[in-house]
Amino acid sequence: MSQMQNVERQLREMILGLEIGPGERLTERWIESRFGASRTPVRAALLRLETEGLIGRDGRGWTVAPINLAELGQIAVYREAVEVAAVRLTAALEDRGGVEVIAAMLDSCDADTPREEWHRVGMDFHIELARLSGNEFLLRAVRDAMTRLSRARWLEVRDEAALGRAWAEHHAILAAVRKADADEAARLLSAHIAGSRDRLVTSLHDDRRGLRARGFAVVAA
Amino acid sequence: MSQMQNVERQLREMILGLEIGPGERLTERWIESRFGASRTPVRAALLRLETEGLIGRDGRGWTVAPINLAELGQIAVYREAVEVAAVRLTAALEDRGGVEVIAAMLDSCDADTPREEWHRVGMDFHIELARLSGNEFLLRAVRDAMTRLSRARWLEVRDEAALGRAWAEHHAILAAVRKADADEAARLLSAHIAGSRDRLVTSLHDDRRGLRARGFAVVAA
DNA sequence: GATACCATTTTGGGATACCAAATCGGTATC
DNA sequence: GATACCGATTTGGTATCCCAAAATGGTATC
Repeated sequence: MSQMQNVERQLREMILGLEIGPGERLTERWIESRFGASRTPVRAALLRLETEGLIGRDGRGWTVAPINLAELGQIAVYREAVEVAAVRLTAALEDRGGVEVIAAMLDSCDADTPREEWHRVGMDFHIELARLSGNEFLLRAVRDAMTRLSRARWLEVRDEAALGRAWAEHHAILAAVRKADADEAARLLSAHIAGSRDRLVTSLHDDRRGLRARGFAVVAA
Repeated sequence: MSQMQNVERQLREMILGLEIGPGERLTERWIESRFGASRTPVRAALLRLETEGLIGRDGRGWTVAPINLAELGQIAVYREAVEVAAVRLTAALEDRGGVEVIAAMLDSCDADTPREEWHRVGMDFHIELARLSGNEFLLRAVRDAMTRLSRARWLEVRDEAALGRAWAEHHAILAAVRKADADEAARLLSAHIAGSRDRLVTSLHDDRRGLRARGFAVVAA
């Protein structure tokens, strides 16, 4: 694996894992020494992460993207457009067997499953569902959106009930796809995304002082 | 302006303007000497153009993205999802004054307008319409899609009638937005995108031998 | 104590040097 | 004539060096 990919992957994990806080400044020299790579691959990795929206420029320098509540709302609208389009395509497929793989993925989570795993499966549900559509652009759009949502979802204060509800909604969407009911799948998915957004924004808005106390930059809606 | 932006902009223009043909190999050294920049900004520019889909990797090297007929179909689906979402948002706005700016842009084209201008206005119509929605992600998605379509649209053999029909369809969409009729705007936009795709794919498919004769790589649908 | 100023350090942008791997040419072999 | 082989060249990946601009920190001034 090239140094660039190494740096990109590790840096992305540190950002998504909040080891580097939202709003934090990054210097190429720090990354260089941190990962033992020279500035050339570091700069390449930064350029790629910039297009992912995980980092941005602050004048001349680099900054980890802040948690942006307004952006979360816009992403929800974007997600709804592309995910609904994808699920409609999938529901219209002859072979919808891929649905069972996703269902099995959901079922691999139970009460003993660690929170990281719930988090990952919650995002992969949407990504894999989009993949079934067979449309590369819809898939990429969903993957990008989920990446940008990842940190916010991780910071969200979720109770057990909310996790269970999301799990049930996911299964309901799959059931609609399974019986080729595109309209119901679309309706359920829209509602799921809207509810997810509401809980997310409310939670982070209520918790914004706590987040800022942890040194995280939070941009208001 | 930085060297990186210079190289990126000029290289993008050369690719979109077909001065460098689809499928052509690119070497960092050639770009370096062509634009008088060193490899550092050249590499940065290549990384950015890669995320735009204008170039790709061919093993270790760089290649200008070929004309991909299957991709054009997928982009149409993607476009429809995001553009319809955007136009629905716009139709629901209180202040839809931005529509008149776009209408004026359309009207700036007449029989004497050069083909380049028609081409640019045809893409800007969709981009500016998406911008009115106020959603950054929908805007970016439309901009990316139009960039990827740009070369294919330029290669399309379009008669006067087709240009006029597109112009009329654009105006009809604006009229629906103007009177806040989201459903009609969505319906007209969907039909416009589907028709545009059909003409595009048909034209390029029929012309693929001619395109290959010009040295352009064309991937079949 | 606040502020304006200047020397120092740090930073990102760019240029260049080096390397291993891939590619290319030419030649020998069959 | 086709093909296998081998050395020269080219290429992308990386490290390092230089530079101008910006940030920093200390100091003098009011």
